[in-house]
Amino acid sequence: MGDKAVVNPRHNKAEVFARLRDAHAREVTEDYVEMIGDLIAEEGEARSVALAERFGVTAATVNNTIKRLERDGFVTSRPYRAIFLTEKGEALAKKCRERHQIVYNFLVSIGVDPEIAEFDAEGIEHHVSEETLAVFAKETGRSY
Amino acid sequence: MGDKAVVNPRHNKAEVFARLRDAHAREVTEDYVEMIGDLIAEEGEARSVALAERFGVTAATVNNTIKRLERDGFVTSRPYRAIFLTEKGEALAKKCRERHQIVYNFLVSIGVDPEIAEFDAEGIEHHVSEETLAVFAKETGRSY
DNA sequence: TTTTAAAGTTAGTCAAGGCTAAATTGATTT
DNA sequence: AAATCAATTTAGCCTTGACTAACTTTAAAA
Repeated sequence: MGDKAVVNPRHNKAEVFARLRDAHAREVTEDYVEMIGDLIAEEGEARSVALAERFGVTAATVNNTIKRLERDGFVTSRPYRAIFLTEKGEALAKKCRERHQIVYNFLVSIGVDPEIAEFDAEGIEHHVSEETLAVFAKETGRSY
Repeated sequence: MGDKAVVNPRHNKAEVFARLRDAHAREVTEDYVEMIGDLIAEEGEARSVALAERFGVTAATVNNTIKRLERDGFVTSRPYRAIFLTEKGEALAKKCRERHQIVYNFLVSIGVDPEIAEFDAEGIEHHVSEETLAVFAKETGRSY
């Protein structure tokens, strides 16, 4: 008994990497719904030309991605018309926006330059667990 | 004059996303060289069966990736033999290991559970700028 | 109202990174 | 030495996410 093999933490990380691959698959989706939400808030509607410009990709790429988002139930769209978030998409966008903000605020609070924080937050936000996010939120604004 | 348009920081983020896409392209490479380094240190050599097991992918996938790493000058390998890091690969592995450690130590130091920190570090390490990494290193171990 | 420019779509290509199934090689046993 | 088994490789397929080029639609200007 008790010999459940005390595994070196650097071993059997397969799960970690599997979850990392899952996170990857969600990143583009999250970035898109977040951006679509921003566009609707700022400009009243989300057009693919604006998405293409903000992401720095071609209109064709946006088109592909929107089709996938539609297939997965995050947005609705009709040919040659603007793109809308479904409830599901809206909920995800909200969650992403909050997460982004927490990460950004935390980075700034520990002394990272705001511009760099903005940049790093974009990469980090998709890889932060709820637990770590909670710690970030708690630590933000502390006097160090 | 002066009307260089004060751009809302949420606009023209194309660069941010372009760099994000670049980071992506490097992630698998970084994870592989790091793991190959670990395997050589722990077991004397890196075999693809061990890589497959630790990443939780098939041997065929490892094979593909190793070919790409070889093409890009990070590893050398001969059919049916172990995999070795080139100097370039070794240098990258060292850098990744250090970065990983800094992120991990920082997360633990602010109160994240070690197991969760290990997990999150794996995702975060590829998205942390040098600047933020420096702040992490500086902040680690502070008394809060 | 017709023309034209901008926006959106479609078709075809490519690389990365997954997979399965089948073939091959190397190493161990018998 | 032959058989067997584990490791590796190969071939073929899939999805994502990028591209270009060509085409269509919508909206605005003439």
